[in-house]
Amino acid sequence: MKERYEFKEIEQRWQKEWKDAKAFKVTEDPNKKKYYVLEMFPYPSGKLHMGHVRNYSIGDVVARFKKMQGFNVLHPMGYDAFGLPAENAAIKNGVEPAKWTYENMAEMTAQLQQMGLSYDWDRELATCTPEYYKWMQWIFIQFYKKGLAYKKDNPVNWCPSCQTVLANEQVVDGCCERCKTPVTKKELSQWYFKITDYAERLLDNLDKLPGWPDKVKIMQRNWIGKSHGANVDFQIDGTDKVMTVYTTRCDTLFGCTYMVMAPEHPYVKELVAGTEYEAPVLAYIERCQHMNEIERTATTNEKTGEFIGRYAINPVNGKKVPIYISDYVLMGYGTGAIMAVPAHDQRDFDFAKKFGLDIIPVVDPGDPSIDLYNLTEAFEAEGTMINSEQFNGMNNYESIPKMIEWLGERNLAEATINYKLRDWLISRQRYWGTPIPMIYCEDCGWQPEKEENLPVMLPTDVEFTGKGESPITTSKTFVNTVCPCCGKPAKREVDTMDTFLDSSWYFLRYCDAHNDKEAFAKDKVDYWMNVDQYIGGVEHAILHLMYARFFNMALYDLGLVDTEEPFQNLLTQGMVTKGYTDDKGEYKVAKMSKSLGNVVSPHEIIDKYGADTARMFILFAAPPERELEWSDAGVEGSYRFLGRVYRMVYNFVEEFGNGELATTGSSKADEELLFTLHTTIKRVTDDIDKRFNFNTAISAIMELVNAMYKYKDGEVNAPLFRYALKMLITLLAPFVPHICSEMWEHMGFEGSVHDEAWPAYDESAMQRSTVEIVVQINGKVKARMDVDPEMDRDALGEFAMADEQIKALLEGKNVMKVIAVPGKLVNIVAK
RNA sequence: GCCGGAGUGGCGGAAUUGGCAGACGCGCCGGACUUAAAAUCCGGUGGGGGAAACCUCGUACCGGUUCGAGCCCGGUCUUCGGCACCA
Repeated sequence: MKERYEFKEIEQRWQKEWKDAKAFKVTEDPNKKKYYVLEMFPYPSGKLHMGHVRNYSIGDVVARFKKMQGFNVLHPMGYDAFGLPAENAAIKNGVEPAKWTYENMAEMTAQLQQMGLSYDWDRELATCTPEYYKWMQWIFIQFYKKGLAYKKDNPVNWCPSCQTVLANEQVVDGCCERCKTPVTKKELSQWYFKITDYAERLLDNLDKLPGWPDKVKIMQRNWIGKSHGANVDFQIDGTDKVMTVYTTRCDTLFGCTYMVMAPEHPYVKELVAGTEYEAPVLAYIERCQHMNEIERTATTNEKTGEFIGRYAINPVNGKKVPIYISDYVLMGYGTGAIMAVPAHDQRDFDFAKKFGLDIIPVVDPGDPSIDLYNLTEAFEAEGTMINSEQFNGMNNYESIPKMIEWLGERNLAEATINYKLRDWLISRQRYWGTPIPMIYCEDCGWQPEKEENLPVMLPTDVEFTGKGESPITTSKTFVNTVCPCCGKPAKREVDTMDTFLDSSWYFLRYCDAHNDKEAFAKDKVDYWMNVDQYIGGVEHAILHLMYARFFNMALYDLGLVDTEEPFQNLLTQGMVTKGYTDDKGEYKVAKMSKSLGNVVSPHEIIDKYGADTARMFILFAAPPERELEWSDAGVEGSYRFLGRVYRMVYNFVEEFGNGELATTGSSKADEELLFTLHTTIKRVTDDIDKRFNFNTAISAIMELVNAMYKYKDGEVNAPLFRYALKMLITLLAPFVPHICSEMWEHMGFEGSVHDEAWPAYDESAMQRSTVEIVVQINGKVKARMDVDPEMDRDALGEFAMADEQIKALLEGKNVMKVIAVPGKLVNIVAK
């Protein structure tokens, strides 16, 4: 160890040592308690950004800490390597997607290794390798056989720029999640996963995940969107057709004054055929199809629609009400048709006002300021039933089950549950993804490829035009094959899988990353799963985290895994932001991004200060869930702190050399040092283990360092101070592993600090003979005194009252009450 | 519109169960070392008043509960995030 803190030399040396020794390689060990810590694997864009650094720094502290606590820690890393950017690079620069991806992965691996992360690199995986996607295809086939995968013609979300379909989850604000182009609808035959079969379990199990942030659970609950209601049948007048509507508000049935069908509703064309309404209705439908998602769903839009010339009969009172079509009714939810109650639903109210339809109130709010027969807006809350015959006078909410019962007895309705969650559209018209292992035969229909023929390899003889169909269509070798069923010529599916499938089970593959006989050995997965701590950005709260839960549940049902839920505890880290000046010269803070020019690259920080400093700063600047504002001055501070620790070790060894340790002391200063040391151990342990508050753990260590500097000014008990240094290095090791290895070695300690047991704190060293309490008068601090920590309530009160200073302050006042809290304070209430 | 966070010094943030508000770090001020600077070490640092002991105000705003509120309750404002015509 040199006099100066040469971080580059130190970091390179220890990184090489860890790599060569495979220091973090693990195998299943039934005698040891396992701990699986996982950070969301990156897309190999080529460069690490600060969000990655934050994510992996957090994970690395947890992994190293748990290892020191004696757990058998699985901490793997890999790449979510399929995806659009590789393909775009091919279109733009003519680089092969595979080449582009593998080069990026190599670059990122080098950058990850510069951070000193404790990964078991032997388990590294990339989803774009045939070794991985073979098993992806195998899982697809298992799902297919179980009836969880099906092909269907449907209007789908289409991104005109990416030239591919998107899952509902990938449409954000009506635009493509990736390129922000407004999404349009297109009728296509596509593969789906039946995630809706799991809606109820995905919802229920959220209650069994106390280690997940409420925010994420709420977002998933909203996304699943369970609602209780009823399907109610309305006879269409003059036909044998029944129009079934879904409603959560059966209480308002008597207020129904018209009906609305979605423009895509299959009855519509039939009902208008040959009538005077046909032309305008078809024109309206046409217009809707050409609208993109934004135009269609904009709430500010005025309501539009067309009367279809038909009437439905309200089952509760036999009244005839007109049927309209309007785009505010969605085909994909409920039955694609609604009963409209303008008095008690704002959307219906707006529509009724525009089209001059009746508004009949059936729920009385009991508020004289509301003129029921001249409503200015819909009344949607609780009230008393009116205009509803035998239900009049009831509370409207209480009448709902009664109404459903009444209708049920007459076979007109049944209680129904609906979910907003839709089936997962997984086909993509792209090249760089896992080929869907399905074959179409004229005679046998869709058949899965034989398992022994997997993987269905991605062809390399393709052209990248960036237009229309999957580029795989251009392959001369891929499409034509034989039917696995009858052996006749057949054609392969040319679409690939959504890359979210790849990332829905990678955590299982890590348990047995190079198995070429099966996706993963069950005993290995049973040993490691589930993930004890998962860490990643909150942007995956719905997409990835719900898909992965669905996959794990389906695999559980297939008997392939033993746990239903894949992630026991989840930590969603906040964004890394930085200040910048916008066009108008205003100072703002936002997520680091190239377009705003507020990016700091990890590489430049590691180059200037080292990985330990980068890790320390990023963990110290904010608690992990919160947004972290980058500060160059703050980095400087972390660097200074490490220098301070380094010098303390270096100077101590210069002066006292290496030698024996003492865990007890004799002087008052010794005791004080031991007190600080042990309270620090406790604070740091709790902060990492129970709270994930690395920022306060680090500040506690900083306080210890300050206390040690103070101690060094007096008489130094060298064996005791040496012990304190040993503990200090141990506490710091999960945060800043390189410098700690270096200091550990310099002090002549055995082995590696990273194999040390995490220190235990000694309660007795944390006991003090006296404790300072404060004495308040009327809640204001007036005095401090040292007392025996054991002193009870009454004695404490008397002791405080006996104090001369307090007596003087109470002169001429009436003591009303004395509240004493042992070990903390006394509050005297006086007038 | 609905759902969920957050609001504390000049700044990032502490305060773990209702009990000393501002830990720790940054910045700033002063001192030591130095020919000088950097680096380092030591001290100070919420506002107002005071020579000082000390007094007083202070956790977005208004009100409440309590001996005691940054923390609990009611209301308001600001701000960030998610969802959004889901019947």
